[in-house]
Amino acid sequence: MKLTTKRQMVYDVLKQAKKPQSADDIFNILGPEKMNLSTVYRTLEKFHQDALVSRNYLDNTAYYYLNDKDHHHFMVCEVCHKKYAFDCHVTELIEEVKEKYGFDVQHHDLNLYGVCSQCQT
Amino acid sequence: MKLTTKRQMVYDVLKQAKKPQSADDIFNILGPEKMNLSTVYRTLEKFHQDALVSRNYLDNTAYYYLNDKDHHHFMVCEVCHKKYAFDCHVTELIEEVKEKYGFDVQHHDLNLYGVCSQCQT
DNA sequence: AATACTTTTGCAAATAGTTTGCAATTAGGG
DNA sequence: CCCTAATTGCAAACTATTTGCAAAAGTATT
Repeated sequence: MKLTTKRQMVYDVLKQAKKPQSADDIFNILGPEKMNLSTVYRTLEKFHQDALVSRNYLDNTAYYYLNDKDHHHFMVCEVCHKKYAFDCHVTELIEEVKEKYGFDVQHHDLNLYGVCSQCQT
Repeated sequence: MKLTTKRQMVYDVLKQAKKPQSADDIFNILGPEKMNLSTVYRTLEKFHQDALVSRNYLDNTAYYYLNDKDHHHFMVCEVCHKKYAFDCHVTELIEEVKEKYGFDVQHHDLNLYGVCSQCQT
């Protein structure tokens, strides 16, 4: 994979992000003068193919995050619609699937929906 | 919530389904004479609001499944692109999140991506 | 550092899943 | 059985994403 300026820019945004970002998020952070939305999409697709990032769908929209050991997923409150990020701990599940089905898990995505502590009466 | 014929039909499809179904899947099973695509979408939205179903996004498409104790998620093979369903076992994770963050999990969605046993060389 | 070749990018237009406005129909309480 | 609010069908809108094509940028090779 060629290391281009654009790809570096997308990568940097993901590196600095504290939570998964959509293509549009990334595009807006970089601005239309420096970045093109199609390029963001194509870059993210390439990163995903090369297992650099994972993809997580939420409400018709794909969110991307670097495929680090420590990454996070969303908890979505269905009352206030706020999104909270939480640390991923599905290692056991992944091990289990690997053993049980012989499926070699490379990425995963997970969302939790419910009611956040603030919204509980 | 009113119990209408259409809603019953959508529910039945989900009840019989062995894996999560997209709006289009459901529409195609029922056929255009008996069902309308918008109605499927609206019905699924309503079911989701009433916590009857859970929603799971995969490749720009929402898949729905009844919110049963025993339901399944997808394992997606990135080589042959086949989708396999597997039984959900994230109860521990959900308990953990509840304790740690006080977040009351009502639904969740999960996809695993990797290489299925057949595609491993 | 110029050439040749491949990959990437920008732009505009297409696509696909989903949503919406509105008029007609239906469910279910009174 | 009637009335009113909720639901449905249809067509059109909307939004995230993808694609074709020509121009630009990378990379390797003289």
